[in-house]
Amino acid sequence: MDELAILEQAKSYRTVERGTMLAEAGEPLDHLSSVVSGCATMSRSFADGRRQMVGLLLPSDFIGRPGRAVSPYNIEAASEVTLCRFERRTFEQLMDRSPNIAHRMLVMTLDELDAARDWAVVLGRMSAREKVINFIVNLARREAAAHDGTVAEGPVQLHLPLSRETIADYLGLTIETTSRQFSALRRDGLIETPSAREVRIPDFARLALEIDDDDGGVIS
Amino acid sequence: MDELAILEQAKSYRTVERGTMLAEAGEPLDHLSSVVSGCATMSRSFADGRRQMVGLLLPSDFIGRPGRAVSPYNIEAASEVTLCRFERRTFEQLMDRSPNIAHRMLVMTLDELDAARDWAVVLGRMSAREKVINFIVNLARREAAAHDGTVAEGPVQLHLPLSRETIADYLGLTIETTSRQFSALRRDGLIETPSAREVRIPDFARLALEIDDDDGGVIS
DNA sequence: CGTTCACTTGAATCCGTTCAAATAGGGTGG
DNA sequence: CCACCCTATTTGAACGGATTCAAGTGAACG
Repeated sequence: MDELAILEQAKSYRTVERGTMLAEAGEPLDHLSSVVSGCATMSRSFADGRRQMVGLLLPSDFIGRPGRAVSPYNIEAASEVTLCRFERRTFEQLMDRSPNIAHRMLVMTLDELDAARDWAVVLGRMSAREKVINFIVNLARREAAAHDGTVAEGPVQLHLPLSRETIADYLGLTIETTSRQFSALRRDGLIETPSAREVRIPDFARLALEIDDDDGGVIS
Repeated sequence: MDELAILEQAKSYRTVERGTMLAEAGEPLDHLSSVVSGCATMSRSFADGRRQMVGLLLPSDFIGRPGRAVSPYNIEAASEVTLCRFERRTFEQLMDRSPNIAHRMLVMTLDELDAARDWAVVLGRMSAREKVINFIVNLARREAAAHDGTVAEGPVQLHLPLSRETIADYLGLTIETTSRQFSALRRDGLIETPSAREVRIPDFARLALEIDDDDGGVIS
């Protein structure tokens, strides 16, 4: 039997409500899954309360790693989340038998590695304003990619899956600074906020230009 | 013929002097290699001059990714570096034929992914002092791991493979702040600096405690 | 209509940066 | 071997962006 067909058969779906811990740092995680809908966060906390997200998990993203029982990060549902799950052992056995699946896992992991390193650049060298713009722009791009192709150059509207506090922990900022940056972007006419969780971007290209242009843009 | 034996045969060594660019961001990289000795840095630069390292490459670390011709980062020899190289195409063909090698690559990539995410936590949430301590402690641990096992709890001496400026770009700080933190640690008796490139740690456990203890330590 | 919780805004403070100058160390040529 | 130079590092002082602490606003819900 074809391995992909077996995978198809072994999968199960699970929907959890917002706030559910899908993994605790240091604790075993016996399912591998991919996000079908919703948004989850991956983070690490310090004993003194500081917290840093290391990734956002959006539809098509993978949770858990084959060959590793323990999750080094907390994974929490930031909204209602539906997962497509595989028992870890089953998945690992299939992977051992199918070079195809193993290869797909490597490609996926390499992509995550690039994303994690790009994230380090954002955290290490961007100003608060740039971080917030980068967050909004990437979310819009990610959402567009999920549907068809590129982001419209005109007005774009998007729903924020995270609270201000969670955005702050994602961007390595405080909640107040994050909020002030949203306000500043609003004053500058770069965004509108119909509600705290909705962002309308009148001119996407202009917003993206703030981080992609020659004065501060990332090379290559 | 056994794949590892073929790999053994396909490898070649190359030594480059300090400052050599091993890869340019956005440019093709037609060799995969592992660091035999020396130290290289992986970084991305902004058009305005800001730079952020996303990783240090020390002996046993791998450079380049199978299946990806282009390096997203600049890779530069921070000291004289000796590499053990494989032509990318050759390596990829071997990987396709050997689940063993493919599996090793996946494990390695997962380790790098953890390291990159941990790095994001350091950049996003640690103070300048914590970043510098973290740098020194990890370097000592890494060096100890290369030899036998754990770091001696007593005095430890180590050579810094990076200049202050490079350390600053690694830690997401300025050179001045980095230097001031070294001075502060010296004043506090946590380190001694026989020369700018040498650090002596009189009491390793005490230094490590500054970032691992209950007031600010990372949980799990 | 009042309560609650998330978000926003204000003011003061602090940490890290910036700009500037001093010091130290390493290598070179005399 | 010494004087000099060049560069890396350190230190000082002023500044600024992000944080902290505190109060205010607003929307959702009972």
